[in-house]
Amino acid sequence: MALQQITSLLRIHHRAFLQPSPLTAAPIFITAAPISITISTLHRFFSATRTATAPLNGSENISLLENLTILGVDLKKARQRQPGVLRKVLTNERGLAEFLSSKGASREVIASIISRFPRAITRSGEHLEERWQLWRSIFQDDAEIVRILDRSPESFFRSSDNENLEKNILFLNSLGIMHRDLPKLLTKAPRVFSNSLELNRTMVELLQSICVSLGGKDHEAFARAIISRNVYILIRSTKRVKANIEFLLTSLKLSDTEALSLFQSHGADILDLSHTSLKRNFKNLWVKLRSLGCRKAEMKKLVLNYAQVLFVSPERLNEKLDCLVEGGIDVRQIVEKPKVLDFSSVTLKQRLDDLNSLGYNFDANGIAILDMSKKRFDAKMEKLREFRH
DNA sequence: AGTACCGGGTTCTGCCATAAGG
DNA sequence: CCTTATGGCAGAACCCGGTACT
Repeated sequence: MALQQITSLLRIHHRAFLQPSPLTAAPIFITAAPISITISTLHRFFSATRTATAPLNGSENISLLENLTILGVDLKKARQRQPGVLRKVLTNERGLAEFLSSKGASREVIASIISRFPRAITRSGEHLEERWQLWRSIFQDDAEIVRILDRSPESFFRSSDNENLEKNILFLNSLGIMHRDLPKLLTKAPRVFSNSLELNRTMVELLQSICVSLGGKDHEAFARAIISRNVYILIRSTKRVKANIEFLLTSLKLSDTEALSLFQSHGADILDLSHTSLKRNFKNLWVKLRSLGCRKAEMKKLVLNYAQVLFVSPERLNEKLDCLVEGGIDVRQIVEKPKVLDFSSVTLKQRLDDLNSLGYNFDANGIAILDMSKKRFDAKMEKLREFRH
């Protein structure tokens, strides 16, 4: 496999190096020259100065602090986050900075990364190169990875287990999550790749077992569908996902068929709602619908047609429903065409006012006009006005 | 031409608790 | 004991347009 070839090449080319924090303030960003040259140069330099600093017991390493300051790191933030790192004798802040710089990260980005996840400076050059290449086996270019690190340094640096990362990639591949979905997964939920293989496997097995218990035919396709629809599912706890599924099954009295189709389509998204939010939103929706004259069957229909409704907070949802009902829409029409609830109450109000001023007949024409894109809605309004004159 | 259906885009991290390791 | 690694949590919408169908 290509992955393994890359990995072994790297082992040949790069030695691990951890430097003692030096005294001098030599320029940090000497150059973006090939990293191997820079590494060996620095290695010789630091070997010569190795005995220079010996931090006192339990206190912070002064020369390390100096180095970090030169790099522009926010020491207060770093200290608050991972105080132990600042006491270490052997760290690789310069190697890390040069490494990231060679991948195209700016000085500001590097400083921000270290400030937010100080432990990054404990990783050796060899380790970094290896991990980077594993990520590169999924992305086409370095820039994409830099963007993710800038967004979430922890995702890349929290685990030092490259072997586990490699196993995760192979595992996800083996599930049939292929070339298009893997980058999506790593971009949107990078933490998935730092999870232990076991944790990911447990979630996948949970999903598969749910499929089996619902009498599904293809449990692998089921899990795949949920993951590719909801890339965040693998960073949720099985406790949460299980609780949400059980809650939906019992509170809606879903048949096996209904449940299977709900969970692997738009219902996949609501599985990672916090359990209390899901219950709260569910309860609020039920109370509200009942006040508008709906029965359980209509509630169920609404959720099956548009599970995202459970994502909306009680406040917003009630606002939208009130707005529609006040605008002359029958709640039963909403149950049939729940997509209108996608739109903000401000937009809905505006559209209802526009349409009502033209005497638009919702009973005869339905409410589909409300959930058009702005462009389409405006074109439609134009036609209606013309027709009227 | 108009409509219905469907899926896509945005960015979901940063903090805390606890287990594991030394 | 301290540090590191890992798991878990809260928070919670809105809009656009391709395409198949009629």
